[in-house]
Amino acid sequence: MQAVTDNVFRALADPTRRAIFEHLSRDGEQTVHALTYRAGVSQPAVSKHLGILKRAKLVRCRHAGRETHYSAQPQALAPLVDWMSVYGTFWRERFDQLEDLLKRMDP
Amino acid sequence: MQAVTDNVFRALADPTRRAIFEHLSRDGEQTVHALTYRAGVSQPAVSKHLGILKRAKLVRCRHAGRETHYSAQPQALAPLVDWMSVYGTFWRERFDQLEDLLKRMDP
DNA sequence: ACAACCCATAACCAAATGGTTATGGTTTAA
DNA sequence: TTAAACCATAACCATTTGGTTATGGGTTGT
Repeated sequence: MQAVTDNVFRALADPTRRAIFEHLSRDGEQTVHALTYRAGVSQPAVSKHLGILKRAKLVRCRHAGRETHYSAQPQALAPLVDWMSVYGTFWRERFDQLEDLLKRMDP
Repeated sequence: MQAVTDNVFRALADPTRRAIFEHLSRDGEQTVHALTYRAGVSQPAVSKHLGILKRAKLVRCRHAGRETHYSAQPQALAPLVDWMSVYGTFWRERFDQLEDLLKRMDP
């Protein structure tokens, strides 16, 4: 189970990968082509990044003909939350902001 | 500000570094010597890791004679919380657990 | 049918990373 | 004073990483 946390941390360590995940989170499911268009790196590079994100379960893919559609799996961030909650004195200060956020999300 | 987030993510990507941070968080301020004892790597390796953690502001050091005492700075995890809160559908499910945790911490 | 498109994989490369041993500057202890 | 302890830095090394181009297999459009 420790390996899971490690995969997530490592997957998010790279800024290009974070950007891909952010893009998928904001704009929803995307093809590799669309992701490549924005990524600023080649298509094979994007495919490799997607592979790493997939191993960390941060993304999921759906094949449709010659296209592959990727989408973000934000639940995969749970190990990070769990990890952080252990070293948690900072939570107290952040708690109010978080509560506000949730209210904004679910009014 | 983006560079700050990047530093934190990168610093925590390495398991040895996370272990050092965890140790400091749990057991409080420690000398390099004490950290080396547990780290399973050489003292220079520990010093390098501490340097990276310090750049990310995840640790702070205090010099006392020939010793250097390091301590965790959990507030430095804030950029991670902020980042995650943006991709936040998973928060709702985690929220109750988090609330429980806070109650346990502050009864 | 066939050309073009989408994607993944292979092969390769430079740079970054995480480790080591060696060394030296301070500070403490004998 | 001298030896030992603590730590940081330097120099070096192997491996990993993030990128590239080349290629090929499947799918779609003409």
